[in-house]
Amino acid sequence: MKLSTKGRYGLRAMIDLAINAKDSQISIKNISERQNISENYLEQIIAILKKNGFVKSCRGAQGGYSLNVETVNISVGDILRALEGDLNPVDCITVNDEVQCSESELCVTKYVWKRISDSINDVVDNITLEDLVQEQERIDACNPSK
Amino acid sequence: MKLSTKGRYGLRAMIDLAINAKDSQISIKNISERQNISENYLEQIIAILKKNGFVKSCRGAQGGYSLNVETVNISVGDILRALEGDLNPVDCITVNDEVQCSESELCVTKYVWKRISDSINDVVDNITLEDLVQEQERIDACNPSK
DNA sequence: TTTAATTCCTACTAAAAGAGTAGGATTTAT
DNA sequence: ATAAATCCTACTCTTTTAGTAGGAATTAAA
Repeated sequence: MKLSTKGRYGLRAMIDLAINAKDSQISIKNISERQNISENYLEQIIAILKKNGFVKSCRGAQGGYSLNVETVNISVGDILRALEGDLNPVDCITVNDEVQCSESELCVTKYVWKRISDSINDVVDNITLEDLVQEQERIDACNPSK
Repeated sequence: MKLSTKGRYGLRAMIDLAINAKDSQISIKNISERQNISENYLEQIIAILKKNGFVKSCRGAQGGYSLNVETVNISVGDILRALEGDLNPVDCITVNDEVQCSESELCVTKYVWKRISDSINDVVDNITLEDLVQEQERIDACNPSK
């Protein structure tokens, strides 16, 4: 029941981009140094974010990445689901569609999984990237060392 | 961000015990046939439940397992945490104790993880085994085939 | 008192997922 | 031209997951 580093690193990368690529662009190297994440690995994570339309890139020297969305228009849920897949605790709950599990008609645990799933999604869909950026900037203001 | 089979099978085993070992005891074989879970594997899962004091056993022929707690006094959260470990989405949040992560002072994502964690635990702590048993018996009543 | 049914215990294993490494191709500002 | 960057994809090492296997100990019933 853990998030992988993809989700964790990816969210940090998005916050980093929001703060440090406000009206320019920043390189992978740049982010990876600040966030202590391997360059190569971060590259793969940002590729996913780009594929989802959350960041844009410029190639070549002095190139880099910046956000492709407004921070108020993207939620933590959008970011985590892009990186982790759905946030359901088990695969047998699909809300509108068919359910995979053959026992589903008779299986009562699915109600538990559904409620967990709903509560997780409710939390992450109600935190925007902007919320985190503001909180981060508040923290940074008190720690001028970094 | 998935539960393992331990948590899923274990919860089903607890429901099965609550329903089928009301005033007797039932064997692993019995449960495993009903629930379609490998006998050997289920044995290991039930060993964990026993170690946590949720089930008791009688050895020897005609032996078996039964619940060691009242269904109203045990929550889904108790069961899942015993089988899966804590239900936090990342390891860097410990509520009262020290936090592992060295960046925690400066890291804003921990607020997200804390909120997810709280919401998951809130859900599972507010569903008792009794709730699931009642729901299951309601379903079974409409499906006399099984 | 033997036998069969059962829990108990622990070691092993195959497959998948997680977390990167590695390195070359392409693009572009200087 | 060159250096700095993204882009792309294959490989690898480690850990976790989901079991399998099999023998020892216990006990009700024949």
